[in-house]
Amino acid sequence: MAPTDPTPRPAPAAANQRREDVLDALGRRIVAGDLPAGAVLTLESVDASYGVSRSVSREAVQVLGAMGLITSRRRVGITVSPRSAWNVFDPRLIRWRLDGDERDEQLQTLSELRAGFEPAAAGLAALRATPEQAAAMAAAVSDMTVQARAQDLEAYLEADQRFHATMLVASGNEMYGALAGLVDEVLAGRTHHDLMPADPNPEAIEWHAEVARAVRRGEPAEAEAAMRRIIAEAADAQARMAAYDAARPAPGAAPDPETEPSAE
Amino acid sequence: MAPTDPTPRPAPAAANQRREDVLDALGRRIVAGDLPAGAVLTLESVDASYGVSRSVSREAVQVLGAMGLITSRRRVGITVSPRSAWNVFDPRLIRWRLDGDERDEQLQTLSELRAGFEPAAAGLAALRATPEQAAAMAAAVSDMTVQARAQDLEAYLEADQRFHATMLVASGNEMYGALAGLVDEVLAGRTHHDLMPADPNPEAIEWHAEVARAVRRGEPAEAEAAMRRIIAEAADAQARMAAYDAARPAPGAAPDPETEPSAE
DNA sequence: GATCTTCAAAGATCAGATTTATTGCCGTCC
DNA sequence: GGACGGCAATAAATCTGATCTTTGAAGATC
Repeated sequence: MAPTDPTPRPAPAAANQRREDVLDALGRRIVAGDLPAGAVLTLESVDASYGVSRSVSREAVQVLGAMGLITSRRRVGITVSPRSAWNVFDPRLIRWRLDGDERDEQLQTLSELRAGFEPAAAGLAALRATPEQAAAMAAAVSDMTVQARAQDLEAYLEADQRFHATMLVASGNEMYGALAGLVDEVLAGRTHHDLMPADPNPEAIEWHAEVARAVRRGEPAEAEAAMRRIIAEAADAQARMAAYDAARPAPGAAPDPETEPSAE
Repeated sequence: MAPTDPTPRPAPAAANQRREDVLDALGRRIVAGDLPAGAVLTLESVDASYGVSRSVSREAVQVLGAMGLITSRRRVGITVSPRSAWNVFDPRLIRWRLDGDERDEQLQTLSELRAGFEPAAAGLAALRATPEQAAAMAAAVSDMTVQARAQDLEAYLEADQRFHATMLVASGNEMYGALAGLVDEVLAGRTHHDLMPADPNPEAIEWHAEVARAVRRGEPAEAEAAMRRIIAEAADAQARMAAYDAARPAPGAAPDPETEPSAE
């Protein structure tokens, strides 16, 4: 984000810089498969190749161990663990995978997960949301409508994310609330991957409104059903857009403005 | 330095003993609320109170930071983070909460979560399970039937856990698969907390069989519906047992055998 | 009273030494 | 020939003391 950012600010969180760097680099290498399961390193090789002291490399390795990416054994070294041992819900790990080659697979995985839990969370929200939360959801829907009309996809995305995050927190279950970041990623991925029509489906927005209404009125079954429709529509729209994109030159590398028809 | 320790074997998994001890102790204190959000410690106080060197306390703190339990800032020290910042999906954190005073709340939270995702996972499993996985699910159901008849709750629990874990892995979505441990805890908590009737509901077992059948035949809607019934029945049975238990002396502390009627 | 400067506290990092558990190897014994 | 037991090398785990860097707050300046 903001690649050409000349921020004079010393960055918001540059606390333990080196450890973070090493952690990030190692984590991404593992996630990318550059260090496959079973690969072995030594602490010495780590601090040598990153030019840091043992303290730093050690702490990075500890955190990777806590995430389940590696195990460390005496006399053997640091062994990369099989994927089945990974804490796939760790936000850092999710980010690494979204930034890497596995982006599409990870988004697919997250979408499927979302399909499972969001309707249930909507049902709970209908039972537990405070009036303020219900109002915030309604406000988010209103913003979605406005931004859809303005064809401002970014602003639409923001409102959409706000809607879902508010709903998840309103479920009163902290674990659903903790999944808000994950839904953010799914929604953002859809928008930024050309898997979203230029003007969002009005029906989809109406269903969001329906969820907000059901939450306000305390009708769990209705909230759940409407959320289920939202998910189904999203999957459907995504499939349609993917088919549409597949029939045209890949927009990934150099999006030639000439080939873009109208929506933008 | 093994003062009065005659242990012949050095324990199966005593890798980084000290770090793990400090991590565990600190984590549990935070989870228990002994160190509330906003509380501040210094590294020095940590290694002083646990009698370890800076390296050890520092690494423990790093891991806690990665879990979102604390943040560390220069000149300030180590600050306990509010619960909203915690990585509530971290297995270690879940275990701490299950072992502490919050056990019931955590189980409730996990149960709600499970209600959301398990039906969806069952649907996916119906689309993706290998014949071996489908067979394993059927075998687990068969074991459940046998153990229910034998009134062996522990063995029943094991088969039940095996059924759900297999189904989650068979969903083909690694994030669902990673939730198997969580479901294990929910099921175990139910059994070990006297929230489970001495002989399991035959209907519940039949629904498990239905899921297994639907998975084998590749019928997602049926699998999902049957799983939904399982969840609903579990919630129902649990509520009934809780009401039943509430009407009798708490079995927690000293289970007086006299007051136990028949089922055991 | 607001801004600037200085200082000290506390983590971050480094570096060297020491301890301890593992593992592969080798020799011995059955 | 294979199993058991001791040996030594190895790499992590831990300790320790020192230095660097950031930053909150007290004090000085206007």
